[in-house]
Amino acid sequence: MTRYNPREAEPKWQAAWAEAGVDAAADPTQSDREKYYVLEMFPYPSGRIHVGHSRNYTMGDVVARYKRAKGFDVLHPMGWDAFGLPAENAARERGVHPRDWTLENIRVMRGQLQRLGLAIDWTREIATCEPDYYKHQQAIFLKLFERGLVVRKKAKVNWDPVDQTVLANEQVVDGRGWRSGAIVVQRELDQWFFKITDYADELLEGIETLDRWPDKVRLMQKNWIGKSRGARILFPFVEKDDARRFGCEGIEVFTTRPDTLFGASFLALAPDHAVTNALGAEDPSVESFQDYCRRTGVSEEEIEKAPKRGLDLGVKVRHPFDKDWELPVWTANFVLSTYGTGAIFGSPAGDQRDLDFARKYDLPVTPVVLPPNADPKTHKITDEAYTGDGTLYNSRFLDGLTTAEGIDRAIAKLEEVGLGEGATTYRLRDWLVSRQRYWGCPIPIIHCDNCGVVPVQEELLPVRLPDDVRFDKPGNPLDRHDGWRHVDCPECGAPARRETDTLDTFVCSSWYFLRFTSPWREDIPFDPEVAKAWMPVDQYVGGIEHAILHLLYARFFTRALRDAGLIDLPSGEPFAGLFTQGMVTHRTYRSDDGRWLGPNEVEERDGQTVEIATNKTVSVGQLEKMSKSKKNVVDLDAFIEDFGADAARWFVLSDSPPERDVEYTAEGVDGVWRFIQRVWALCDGHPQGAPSPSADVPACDGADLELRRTVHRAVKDVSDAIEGFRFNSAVASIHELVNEIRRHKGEGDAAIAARSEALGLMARLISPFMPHLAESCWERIGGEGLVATQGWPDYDPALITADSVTLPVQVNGKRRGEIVVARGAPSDAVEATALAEAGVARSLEGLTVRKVIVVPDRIVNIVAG
RNA sequence: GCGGGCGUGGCGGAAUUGGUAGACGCAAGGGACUUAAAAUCCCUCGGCCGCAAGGUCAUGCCGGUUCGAUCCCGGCCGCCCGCACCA
Repeated sequence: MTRYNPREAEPKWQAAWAEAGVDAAADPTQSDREKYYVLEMFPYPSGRIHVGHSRNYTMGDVVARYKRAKGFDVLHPMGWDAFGLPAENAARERGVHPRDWTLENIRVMRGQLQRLGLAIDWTREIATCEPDYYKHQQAIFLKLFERGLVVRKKAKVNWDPVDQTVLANEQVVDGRGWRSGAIVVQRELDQWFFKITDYADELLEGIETLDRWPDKVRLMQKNWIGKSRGARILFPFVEKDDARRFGCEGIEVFTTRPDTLFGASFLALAPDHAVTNALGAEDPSVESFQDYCRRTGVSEEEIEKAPKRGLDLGVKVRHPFDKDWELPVWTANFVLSTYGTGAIFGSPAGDQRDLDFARKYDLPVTPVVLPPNADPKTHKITDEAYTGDGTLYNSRFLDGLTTAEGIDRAIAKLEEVGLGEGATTYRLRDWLVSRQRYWGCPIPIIHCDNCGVVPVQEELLPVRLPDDVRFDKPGNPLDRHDGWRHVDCPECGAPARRETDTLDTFVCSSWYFLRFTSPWREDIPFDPEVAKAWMPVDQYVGGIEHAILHLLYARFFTRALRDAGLIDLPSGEPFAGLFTQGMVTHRTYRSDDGRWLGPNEVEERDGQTVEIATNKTVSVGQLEKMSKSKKNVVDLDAFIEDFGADAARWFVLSDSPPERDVEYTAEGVDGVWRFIQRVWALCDGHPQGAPSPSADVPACDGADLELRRTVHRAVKDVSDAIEGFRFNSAVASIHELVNEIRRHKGEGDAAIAARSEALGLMARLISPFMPHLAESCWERIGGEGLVATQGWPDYDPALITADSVTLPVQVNGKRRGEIVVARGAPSDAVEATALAEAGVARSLEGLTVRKVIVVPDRIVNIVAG
């Protein structure tokens, strides 16, 4: 009897799989088998992989191996989301070039993933920072530019004046740059945008077709797009002069409730609305109000708590339905310039914010919507607005209409008088893709004083990132790299400048799944025929943190590429199935002086947790997602060294449902180790010369037949669990199977044959989860070839349905006994057996049976009183 | 504030169309083997009553529908997530 040694077995089987080429994907255009594309969100090469990261890849791998065994042509590739800020931070902090840092991380992480035994087709590996990837991205950019989907417009950015760089929102902490600590200012820059809003409706409608996505993610996308229907209304200026002053005829507002127009009491503009800005330039009090709003605009918490504030701008507009009705125009801190038209009309009775504002500044409140069953004479609005539906009143020609009718009627009237129209707005904004950074895909554009914005000719792609850059000064090194920046204009030949912005890394991840289908094509981003055959991704696996942006951008990209004729994908949907997995969490430890401590820096002593180095007690903190910053990570290599890849794979799938977090515990790992050894011991103890696990089992009965039933039942349960992404249930079923096999004794031929079959099926059921152990078991019990090349086992339906069933018998809903009857036995016979059962008869003493419910093959319930 | 989700033993969780609540794992306790330990194996393991057979309560709380509710409906409490002054 030997112990199972993963350190020997795992490299051996990984070499055997490589030798047999089992992980290479077939060419789907040359195959008549069904395809299955399974993909995990590709990682950012941040350094090393820990056990937490491995959960996502293991889930994808289980699916890949299962589908492969089921006879699908499986595509299961891996790559690297290799551009991004951490590489530049490393460059600044440690003087290492972003490319070297990134490539080294990739090398390390690739090795880690390979040691995990993932069934990945490594010949398709891509890294987005390589010119042979971003070259195609630049070509795609130009294609979208040609089609008018790329535009340049001004946008506000967070500017760090010390680092001279643009900051992402999460890099602004309490109004200050996260690195420099300088106060961040808002700056307007010319920026590149993708016109994702052109696809707002299609992206919204497409959500309905994504029936294999979590409802939660679909809802989040829906809210993000935020479509709302209503009307755009022009309130003309009272003073003719104002039209000239502000360069427009009046104030345009967006509303979802044009039916409440007769309740209007004021207009409110965003503090940075064009008209507010114009007034701010001449009126110091307006300017100081704008300053106030800008200041509170920095911290979210303050915005939350900020009371409604406004300022009367002294401008007057006319009501669209009554030219003698004048309304004051205010500016208010709760109006967003980025939504709708940046202006609202306040109808205080029907909107809480408007009401708060009106009460504060003593503006009129006219109720116009009468709630159902309310009396118009007594209905009053005090501190609470009525936002529901009802009947319109105090509203002239709208009186008596319902809310819905009123909206239609008001819009019709607005159109009639030429002061408005039905309109739809979206919360979704265009996708800002400019980043004032070095380590990203260069935007293939040249700025010429004569010709303006000129695209780089396609044959000159890629526009390569220069390697000779320095990070010793703040700002974007590309801006200072004159040799790279200065080029001749492709159109007129005059001296011109390259665009120094690089693309948001979300662009890279918006089409990588297409590149995987034919990564060797140098001339085009991907082969349209091959991409058509593989797409869409059948199962995408990743974190919930990408529920909105990444998935929405990718959905936009596939539509844009489809419309540009690059891919034949009528639905435009890249991911047919999506699964969002939970994290691996681990306890956190902190020393007295606030240092985070790793799990191997502390130990338990007499019920206390102490730091090994100092012998001081440490405080045991919350469960947190494994992360480097909290030091609660368990490195994958160290884990594999101790317990093997299979243990890591099995652990992260055990116990918790895949969509929920799972807690890493040393005890749990010990349990996995014991289980692996038990499985191995079962196989190792199997007699040499026993029948092959694939041989037919002779007729058997008793315990042997029971074993066969159990095993075939397990085949069904595990298959169903994998199909349903319930890996924790699959793990439980395999545990039960192993327990049953262990209980089975008997040395006769039938017993040994039944055990051969059981162990063989066990190995195959285990193989998607613990592929190395499965191969070792399979080899030991005399299986032919590799488990990796076996088909998925079928169960014998006759074996999973027993001839007799055990039925619980309830009396008045309480279980009082159980009976064994033939499967499908007639109800009256079942009833008679149930009534005769001793325990049942006892509890029926003194009662009259009123009714007997027999649910065939499930339960009997006797109603008695 | 709006939207969504979740509450089951000491713990993670099963129970997939309303039909035996607590599968499986972890922890804990007891025992076997051993000079001892480790490893391994066996047994117990929701609460209460009971020597036991068995009874009884129990899936956050209150109520409803049903022969029967962890599951469906209404109300409440708690926790988590997303968006956040969206006109």
